[in-house]
Amino acid sequence: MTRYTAQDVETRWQKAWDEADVFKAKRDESKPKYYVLEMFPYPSGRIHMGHVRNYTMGDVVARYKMSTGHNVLHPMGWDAFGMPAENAAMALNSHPGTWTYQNIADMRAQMKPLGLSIDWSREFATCDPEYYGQQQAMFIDMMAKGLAYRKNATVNWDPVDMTVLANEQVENGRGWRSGAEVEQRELTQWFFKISDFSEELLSAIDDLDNWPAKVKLMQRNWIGKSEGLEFAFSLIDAPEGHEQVEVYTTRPDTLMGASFVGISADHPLAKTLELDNAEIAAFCTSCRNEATTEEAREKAEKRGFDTGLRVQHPLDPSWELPVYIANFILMDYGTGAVFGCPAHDQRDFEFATKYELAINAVFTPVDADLDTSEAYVPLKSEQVRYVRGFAGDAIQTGAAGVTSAIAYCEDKGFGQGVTRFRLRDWGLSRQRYWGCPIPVVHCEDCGVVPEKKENLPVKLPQDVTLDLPGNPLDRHPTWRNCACPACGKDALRETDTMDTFVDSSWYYARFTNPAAATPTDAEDAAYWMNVDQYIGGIEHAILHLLYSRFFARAMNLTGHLSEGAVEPFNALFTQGMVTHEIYQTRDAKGRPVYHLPQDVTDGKLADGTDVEIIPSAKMSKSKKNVVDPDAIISQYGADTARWFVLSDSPPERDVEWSAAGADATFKHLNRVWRIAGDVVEAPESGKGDAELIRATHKTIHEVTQAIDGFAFNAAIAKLYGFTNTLQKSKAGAEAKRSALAALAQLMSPMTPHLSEEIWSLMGEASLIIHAPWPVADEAMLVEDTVTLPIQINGKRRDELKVPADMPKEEVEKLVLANDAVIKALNGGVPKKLIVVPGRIVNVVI
RNA sequence: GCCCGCGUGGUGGAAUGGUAGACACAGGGGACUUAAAAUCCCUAGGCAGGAAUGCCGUGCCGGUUCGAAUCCGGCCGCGGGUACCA
Repeated sequence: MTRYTAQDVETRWQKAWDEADVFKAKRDESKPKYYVLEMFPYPSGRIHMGHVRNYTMGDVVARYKMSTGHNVLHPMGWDAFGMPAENAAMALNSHPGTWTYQNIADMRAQMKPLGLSIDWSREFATCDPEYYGQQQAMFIDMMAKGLAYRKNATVNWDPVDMTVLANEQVENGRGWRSGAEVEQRELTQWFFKISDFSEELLSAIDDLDNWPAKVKLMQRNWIGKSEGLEFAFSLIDAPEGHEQVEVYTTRPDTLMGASFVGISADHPLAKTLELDNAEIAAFCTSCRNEATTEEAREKAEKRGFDTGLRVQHPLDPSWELPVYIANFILMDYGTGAVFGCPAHDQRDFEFATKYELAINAVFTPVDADLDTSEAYVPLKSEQVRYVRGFAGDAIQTGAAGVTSAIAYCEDKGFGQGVTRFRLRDWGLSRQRYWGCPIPVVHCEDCGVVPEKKENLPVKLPQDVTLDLPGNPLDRHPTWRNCACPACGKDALRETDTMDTFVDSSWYYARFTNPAAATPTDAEDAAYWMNVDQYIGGIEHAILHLLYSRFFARAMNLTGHLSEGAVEPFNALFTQGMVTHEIYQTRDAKGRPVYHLPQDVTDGKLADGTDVEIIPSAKMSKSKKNVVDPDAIISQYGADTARWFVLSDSPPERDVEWSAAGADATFKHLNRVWRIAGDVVEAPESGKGDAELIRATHKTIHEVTQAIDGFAFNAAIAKLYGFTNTLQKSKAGAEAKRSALAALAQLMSPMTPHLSEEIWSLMGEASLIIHAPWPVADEAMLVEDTVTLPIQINGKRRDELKVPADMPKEEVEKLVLANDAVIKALNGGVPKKLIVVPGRIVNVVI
């Protein structure tokens, strides 16, 4: 028996798979197809343990499905556009493409030794002109269908770097590089009309049976369907054109509790008022320059400015309410104006307290007094007592109150019930170089004109420098100048590029034929779509997945995907993140500098500098809290790394990275290898064949179930148990050989190389990857006797071994004859005797 | 702030209404060895006890149930998302 040398074994089998071309996916109508996809990586430079975990999970599924007779597609590519490449290019004084393609080469080289069952012939990067050119073709088709349009939106503007900043590049209202105070600037930008699909994207969630409930819930909440009332307040002494202020409310039942009207700083009325009121102008400017992220806005102090204007209350024209401009009201949502009801909204309560506005309760708890120290905000499904209601019963649920109020207002003719969604249109314009150019041209005569499809791709120019502020496309000497596709006159190219979420919204469809001359090939897409199992991080639960669902619909409308593929992912699994502590020091200017875990020992750098330890977060290159798998792979081999990342934690849970135990995994695989050698040389006959055969079938059953249910850690625990059983078994050669064959096969999705090696050691000529998955004999799974725990008042006191099919009455007799029970009863009768057949007995005294 | 999760021995975790701690790591003890490595065996939630055994125990507080880690309500802590990180 030779020693187990992982590197030798793994190289050999990877070569054998390559030579047999086993992972190349071809259309084959004779087998059911199965498309496994893991979310493709951003090529940050090095793979980390989070990648290994993610791709190993996908590989287990892919290999398992191959063994169960499926024709599997398991591709890989690179989400290759994005900001980090521009940052790296600036830092290294090179080109984002150079950095990106080098990273791809490095990461591919790190992934290949893992022995993943990937069809590398389909690999592409989203920054390949062949890919983004097809994306541009779809953009043009979407424009034609009215799915892409332009409108104004604000961006974070760094006045020193003269550039647009991403939200993560804004720290405490300042640019991360320049430290300058960030301004909000309004630009004309491209949008996708995802809001046309709000209802459809919401209702279709109901049919996503194999998606995690939490993801579906998050998407439902994000889309945020609400029923409410839209109506207008009449403005007293209104500036011309502003006689009415339209508001939207989801709580029209609280109308009698209104104490002010709030409008956004971007509301037309505010914009008119600021023209001749410097104070209002200053206030609006300060609101507009507040951070735009939802989080920052919600946490920011609520501020308002009394315009001095008043509106009439619609239910009582003599009642006047003040109009405030407020920093917490968004122009993008609803009408950009609301009425405040401080008694039943915490934010309005704080606002009213601050500006000394009335707080009038509309309803109280049904049988308790109202606590007036805070807003009373019961669930809409809860019954309340209306003390200032105007429609419906005095005691009704909030929901009923809303319905009655809408009906009343519609009847009186001053408002109408409307359905609204929180979901906003998808702004896809980016004022950056390293992204897919938006393929349109601006012509003085023709306006905004799409590029001709035969001129695609509109390629990014290579001769750019990123050392100057702003978008290099804007200042490129020749790239911007072009001929108008419509009239041929001199015109200018659009310099905005697309959000990288666009790139990742359709890559799954491109994998079905990455060489097609159109975005998709109809036959290939029809054969391979949908993705049968999609696997990726929970951090993509909303944006990426929602955008992909939208995009598949848009592709259907533009003829690039069939009706059946509008929900592209049949099943979704969200794996947890691999987290690690973050090690930070600060540079001379006080800005954070991050350090790799491998460079930190006992809280110090090699030169003795103390590092600040920030609690664990998901591994990310930008925080440098990443652990490179190379050390484990070179020390123990890919099978150890694969088994190890799957073994100890449930796949959906986050794991704090620790290498403790990798050594033990390697020992275990060595043990399996030794057992394999012993089994092959085992004597012909022995003792306990029946037990081993039974254990083999039980393990086949349990491991198969665990893999089907994504419980890879549980599958591995069962395999440990079975390995122990096999090692201790004194059974004869035949039983042992079939046990070993099952072990090798059941392990093969996790440790494919070792399994192939054992398979060949056993004299099998074909590859284990081609062997059909073992099937358990149902008859072997039935247990003859069961052990029933006996509980007395819910506490376990004894146990009872009985035939599995013993009738309840017989069990009851045995229980009453049990010593512990007799002792506890002390001559009395039990109050209750609960027998759950096959599970448990509980005697209540 | 809001939305969604998670919390079990020294550690990773198992059990999703029915014997809490499977399987593994680290630890302790032993066998083999001149010795070490490797391997194998035993042990192992806490407290009390020589043991049998008893009591306590799944972040905290309360509830539902014959029975709760699991279901419900409230709190605490941690993580993800929050529309320009990907």
